[in-house]
Amino acid sequence: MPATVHHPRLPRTFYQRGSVMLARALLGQKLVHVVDGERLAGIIVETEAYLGIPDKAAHTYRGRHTQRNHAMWCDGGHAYVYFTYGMHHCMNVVAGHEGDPIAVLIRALEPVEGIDTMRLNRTASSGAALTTLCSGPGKLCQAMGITRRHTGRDMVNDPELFIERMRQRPYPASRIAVSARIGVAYAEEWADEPLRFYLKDNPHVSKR
DNA sequence: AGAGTGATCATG
DNA sequence: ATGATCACTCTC
Repeated sequence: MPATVHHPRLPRTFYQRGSVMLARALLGQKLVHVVDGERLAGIIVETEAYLGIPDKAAHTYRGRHTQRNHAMWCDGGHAYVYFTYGMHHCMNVVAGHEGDPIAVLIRALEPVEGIDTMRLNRTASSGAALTTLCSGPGKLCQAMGITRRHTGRDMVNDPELFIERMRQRPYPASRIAVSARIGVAYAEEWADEPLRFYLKDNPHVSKR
């Protein structure tokens, strides 16, 4: 019985760039969470870039540095996971370098490994269909078992939470759709910036 | 379209 | 200490 061949983990340098470039480059890569020895994994199909200190939609707007958002100030490749609306977790991948609080929100996955477990993790009936199992930032965290306890993990060497390289080059721009970010209407002129990226025609993105 | 849910944050 | 807010989801 040959061991399953896994793809290589993304190195530090992959993450150490601007959040718009990282948001595009993460599309098509595989997010993995190992739970009790089982791999739960999905292909990233939707992301949003958060631009840090000048960005009115970002948790680090005006240089805010709090207990909650501390991970955003760490080096690229760390996870920033926060809890919101009293119910949901959202996961970000920190971009850039230590001291520059920018990040990419993971908004949707195409489930590929551990799908039965992911279904058990999801409470709502909407999680039954494959295309709505991970089609939103809160849904994918619930399905993958990602919570606040993962915030600050360094995905370059964490044994449980990491991202594997599935493509050497980012998708060409012709394959990526761009829109305003979701749920940031409060952010005034930043609400309409084209900072959401998703794979065209992919059925697993949010806002079906 | 509205409810649910509680950590988080800025005020005072 | 307190009150408003929230990078959401589900069901109506």
